[in-house]
Amino acid sequence: MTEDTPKTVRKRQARGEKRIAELLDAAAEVFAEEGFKGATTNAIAARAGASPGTLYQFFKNKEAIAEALMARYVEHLRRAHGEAFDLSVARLPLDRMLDRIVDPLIAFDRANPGFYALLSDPHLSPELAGAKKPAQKLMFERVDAMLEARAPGLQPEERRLTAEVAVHLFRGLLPMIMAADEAELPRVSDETKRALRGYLAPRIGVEPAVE
Amino acid sequence: MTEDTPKTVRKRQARGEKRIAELLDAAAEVFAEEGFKGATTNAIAARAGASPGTLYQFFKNKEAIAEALMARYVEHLRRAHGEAFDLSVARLPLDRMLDRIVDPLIAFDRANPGFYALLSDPHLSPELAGAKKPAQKLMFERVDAMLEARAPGLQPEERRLTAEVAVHLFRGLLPMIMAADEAELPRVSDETKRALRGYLAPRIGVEPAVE
DNA sequence: ACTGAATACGAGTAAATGCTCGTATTAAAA
DNA sequence: TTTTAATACGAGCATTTACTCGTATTCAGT
Repeated sequence: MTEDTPKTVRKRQARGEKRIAELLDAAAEVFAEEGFKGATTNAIAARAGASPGTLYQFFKNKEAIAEALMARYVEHLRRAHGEAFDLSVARLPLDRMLDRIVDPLIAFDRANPGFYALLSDPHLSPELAGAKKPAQKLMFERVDAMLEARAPGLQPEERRLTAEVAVHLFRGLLPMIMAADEAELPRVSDETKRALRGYLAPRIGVEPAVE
Repeated sequence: MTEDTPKTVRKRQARGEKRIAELLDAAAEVFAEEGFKGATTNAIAARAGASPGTLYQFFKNKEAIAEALMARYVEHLRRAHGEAFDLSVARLPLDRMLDRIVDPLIAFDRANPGFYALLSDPHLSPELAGAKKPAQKLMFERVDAMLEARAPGLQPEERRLTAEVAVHLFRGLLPMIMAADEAELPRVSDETKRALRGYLAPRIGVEPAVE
């Protein structure tokens, strides 16, 4: 209600939104280095080249920072991998399908260590846990849809479990993926696909279902 | 030097060691609930029914508590799964081998949530990271030795990587394993073995090597 | 040039936390 | 019984942290 769209007060936010982006960038780094609990609002502000007061002008509290950061990540994820999870890849042989899905995921996670830090932190407040749910849900639903397109005969319940396990398997290897340097990455990436293939092949087959 | 072995000063430690055990039990619970950063020394002392001063009589600081706790866990692990990793199981068919190894590991992790909390916490100080290394090393070496007994032909380098990935795969499923209630556990346990089998079978075969 | 709202600051506050210290209690040794 | 070292206490100190507030600066619209 009273949702005005004033002609004025538009360029105003330009500065502010840039500051917000800077603060989120800083928060991503600090969260990645220190974890959520270990991160300090003052440290985040300092890294963004801002003062604590500025930070609290845009974010109600520390949790709000993490929530906004997660929201931004989800947005990125949705865009960056809308095509990675295009259902057309479900018709590729399993090996190629995994190439098409896993490579972008690895690239995204390595490019966004803050995302990994927040997502893998098991000790978040209920609100924060709620904030990271959309990201998990997004991933899970994409995998589930992929499995359905790939193996229509699979029971929904079994498919659900398979998708969840597959996501966890990938996440289990994330520490290795994140720690690997550029030279080791191909091997780690390869092992990731091997593991997923080994788990998935008995359930969805190596070749796509005929239609 | 002057390392005396006094006849006296022996029963003295009885009280103390009991207190230490109580404090470590309390620390395990608090770490499991709050993580390392979130845990409070006062909370640990309170849960142990002791005062902060008492805690600091036995532990130099918060890190020392976590280190001692990890050391105790490693000790437990070593004992509890010395037999789980007995190399004779390397001669079993892969399915049975995984049963023999995975079930005790799941039981241990579920019985010791504090262990999982510390081990999976990615944001520990260097000292703490060093303290959890022995646990990781223990697990890794056991898996590596098992692989060697099982598939002597495997290249050491490939074996090393396989062991590391297998450990990470298991750890990736730990969140599901820990979250599952008693009724869901069999399915989760089953999926864990499926995943490991799928990954390992191409490398070490379904049947043990003949000698 | 002027205005006023959005933006930015950073010292300051209250609360929490890791840790210390002086003292009291226990119990084994003499 | 006396001694004495180990054990236990808990108030309190020093530091850190999340967050506030009064003020200063920027800048679009006039």
